[in-house]
Order: sequence, then C-alpha cells, then structure tokens
Amino acid sequence: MNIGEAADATGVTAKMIRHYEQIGLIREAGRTGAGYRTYGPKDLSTLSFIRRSRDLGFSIAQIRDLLTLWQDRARASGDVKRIAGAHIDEMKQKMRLLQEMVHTLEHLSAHCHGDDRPDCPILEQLATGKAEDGCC
Amino acid sequence: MNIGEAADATGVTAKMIRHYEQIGLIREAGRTGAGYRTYGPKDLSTLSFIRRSRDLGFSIAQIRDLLTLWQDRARASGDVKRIAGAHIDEMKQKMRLLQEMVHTLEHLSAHCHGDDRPDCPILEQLATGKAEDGCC
DNA sequence: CGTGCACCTTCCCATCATGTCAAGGTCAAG
DNA sequence: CTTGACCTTGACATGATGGGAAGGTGCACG
Repeated sequence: MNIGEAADATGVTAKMIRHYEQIGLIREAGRTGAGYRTYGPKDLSTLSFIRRSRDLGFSIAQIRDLLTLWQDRARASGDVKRIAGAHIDEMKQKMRLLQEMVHTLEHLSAHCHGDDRPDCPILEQLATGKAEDGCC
Repeated sequence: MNIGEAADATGVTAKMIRHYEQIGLIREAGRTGAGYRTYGPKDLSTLSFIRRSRDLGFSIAQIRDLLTLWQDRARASGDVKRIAGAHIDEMKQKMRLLQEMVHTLEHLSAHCHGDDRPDCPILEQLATGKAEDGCC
C-alpha cells in the first residue's frame, strides 16, 4: 500500500505520515525497490489511532505515550486515564481562558453602538485599560 | 526611554517590541547615538494597546486593523465592533470544539476503571473508533 | 514502444507568537 | 578601569501543518 492510499484510508495526510516517521512517532515504513514507502494493516491501525487521538486534541507527546501504552499488553489502564485526565484539564483551562476573553469582549461590544460614529468603548478599553464610566 | 523600560512599563517583552517593529506593527523607534531604541509616551500607549489586545486574544492581523482604526479619528465604531464580533465568533467556535473533545474524552474516561488492569475503553476507542458495546 | 499523468521521493520554506542563546557594543556606578 | 546591567543583531527552536520545487516511478492508453 502506497503512502497516498494509506493517507486516504486513515485520514492522515501523506505529508504528516512522513513527518510522523521523521520524528519517530511511527516506525520507518518498508520501501519498494524504487524507494516508495509501503504500509500494511498494522501501520494503518497505528495511523488511524494517531488520527483519532489528534481529533481528540492530544499533543504529539501525549500520543507518543498513548501509543506506547497501546502496544504494551501489560499496561495499567490507570496510566491511560491519567494522560486523558491531564489532557481534559488542559482543555478545560483553555476553555476558561477563552470564556473570560469572550465575556469581556462581549461586554464591551454590547456597549458599542456600532454605527458610523467614531466613539467606541472597545477601543477605549484597549487604549486606556479602564472600563467605561458608570458601567455596571 | 529604553526598550527595557518600555517593556517593563507596558508588559510587552523587549523581544516582542523589536519583533513588532520588524513586522511593521509599530513604527520604527527612534535611536540614540549608540543605536539604542528610544520610546516616548505615545509609543508606550501603542504598546499597551497591543498588550491589551493580545490579552483579549486578538491576532496580530486583527490588532493591525484595530490600531489603524484607533488612530483614525474618522473611524466608524461599527468597523471596530465587526472585528470584535468576528473574534468573538472565532473564540466561541474554538470553545465548541474543545467542549466536544472534553465531552467525548470525559465520557470515555468515566468508563475506564483506571487501575492496574490493562483493559481500557479509551485505548479501545482510539484503536477502533467504536464506542464500547452497550454504552448509553 | 512512447507519451502523459498521477503519484512518489527529498528538501526547503512558511505559518504564529514567543523564547533562548550567543557574540559583541554601551552605559553608569564604584 | 572594571564590573554588571543593559542594549544591539542574528540565528535557531517551538508544534503541527501546509506549500512548493525538482526530479524519479508506475501505469494505462494509443
């Protein structure tokens, strides 16, 4: 199986497959006489695993750990759960930051009349760091 | 005022100030005879403006537009509001994605006993793409 | 058999915002 | 004059991905 077919089958671009090989996330693919990379069912499983992990937002480092655990028959599920938990916490933290920014900005935006006049509390806040007078 | 003092005063690192100058986000700073950059009150205002914008998650491109509007006395507040609105939408979209991933992962995690046994629905899902049997 | 097209290879560069490090010049205080 | 803190430029790194160039390969069709 060619790299292009493997890419189509797993949803990981050929570009990224080569990249993952280069950083040692996946083992080096076999080669044809002409130097083309070849992939078997096992490789496809691994790539799909990586793809699903990326879809869940795991970093390459985390995926590296998950792959190791996956291939370790004597693994403890607690280890997997710990990685997932850490990732969940990271994502929740990001959401909190986003939420805060959205909140602030929506607040400012609500007080901006948004017409042709130049007066604008959003710019006001960015410029001075102070909220509008008499607000809230 | 030196770049270090400007950095301390605005919370933008000296490194980033030079960077912003290089990409044309801020005008080139004046120089002393020895080549040191010098900053005045106006520059500090701009840097603070940038800093607050970054704190609200605006991209450099958006900040570029905001700065232009800020310096345009004939601006329409609607333009500012539009940029802010677009940014809010982007952030909300990111939050939605994160929320989805957190949800999926928490679900999987809840069904992982997380002890020394190797059986793990998280890895299962990553490997097969299929949810556990009889779940939900 | 030749031609064309789709695919493969490697290598380099770009993103975005920021950090780190290195080698060297400058300033001010002791 | 030395010392230490600061400044300068420049190069390189991050993380995950995309883009493109230059050249080799495989296959189907005429």
